[in-house]
Amino acid sequence: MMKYSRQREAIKAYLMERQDHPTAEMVYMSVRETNPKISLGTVYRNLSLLVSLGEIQKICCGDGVERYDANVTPHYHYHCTNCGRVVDVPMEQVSPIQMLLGEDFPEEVEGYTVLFHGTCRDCREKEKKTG
Amino acid sequence: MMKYSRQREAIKAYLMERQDHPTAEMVYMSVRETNPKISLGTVYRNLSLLVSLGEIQKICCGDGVERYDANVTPHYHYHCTNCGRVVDVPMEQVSPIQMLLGEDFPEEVEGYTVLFHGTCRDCREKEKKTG
DNA sequence: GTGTTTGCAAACAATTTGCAGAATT
DNA sequence: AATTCTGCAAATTGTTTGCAAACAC
Repeated sequence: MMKYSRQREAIKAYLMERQDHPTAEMVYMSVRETNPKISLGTVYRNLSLLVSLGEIQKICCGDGVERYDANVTPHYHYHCTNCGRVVDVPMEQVSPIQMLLGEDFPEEVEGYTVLFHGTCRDCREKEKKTG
Repeated sequence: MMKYSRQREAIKAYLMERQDHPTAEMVYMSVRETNPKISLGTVYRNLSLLVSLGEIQKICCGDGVERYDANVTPHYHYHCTNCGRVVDVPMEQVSPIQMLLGEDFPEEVEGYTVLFHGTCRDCREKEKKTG
């Protein structure tokens, strides 16, 4: 049986108030402000617990760091390959993506992740200035 | 200017003959059979070089290991969250996925990755037998 | 000959784990 | 009291890097 934990609540609360998609390190840094004794190990342990409970979602963009998202309703992400930022992509409430699956595909799909990528506006602006 | 390398050719050839999506370790193990002195560092160096040349693609499924795919034409993947296998998902040649982007989304999309997940048939069969 | 690539080993970064003590039920 | 959770530190894993020698041009 799962017991209450102040640390886990703080982690969950922090993720729920964020619009961006913090890494474990960012969660650690922030939660530590109100909870100075928390350890990085505890952050990781609780993040994976919350993921397996389905309360949060783990986002992987292939840059070597996992990000976490308290929004588990179906939505996509846009990853700037220049600055690393990950933002939400607005989409219709019910996605037509299942239609993309060929009818001959035999596996049971429990979910999916979609990650758009490119260089974001801010980065383009900066590059224009720098030359 | 880029120079020829026997090791790089072997890595590329191996990836091109595979239908699955090998990890760096798997590439290393296999290329070593014909090329016993190759080092894992060289494998990694060439894999990222090939990725940045756009000759192969890196697939990240959030299980801590990167996979590589010589098929760079747009297609999706199915990841069995039980056995870790990654297989191709057949799809129409030209994908309607760009339509999913809200028209108000301001960023320039250079590409995207889609990863379906679930527990594959084989794993379900095995679980049924085990109880 | 010059510049790129390699093998090797050490370094690194992100995440996981073992354990004794603290907190929750 | 029993069990889960924590902090700490060490361990592990996947990947990157520095360097001298080997190779391609």
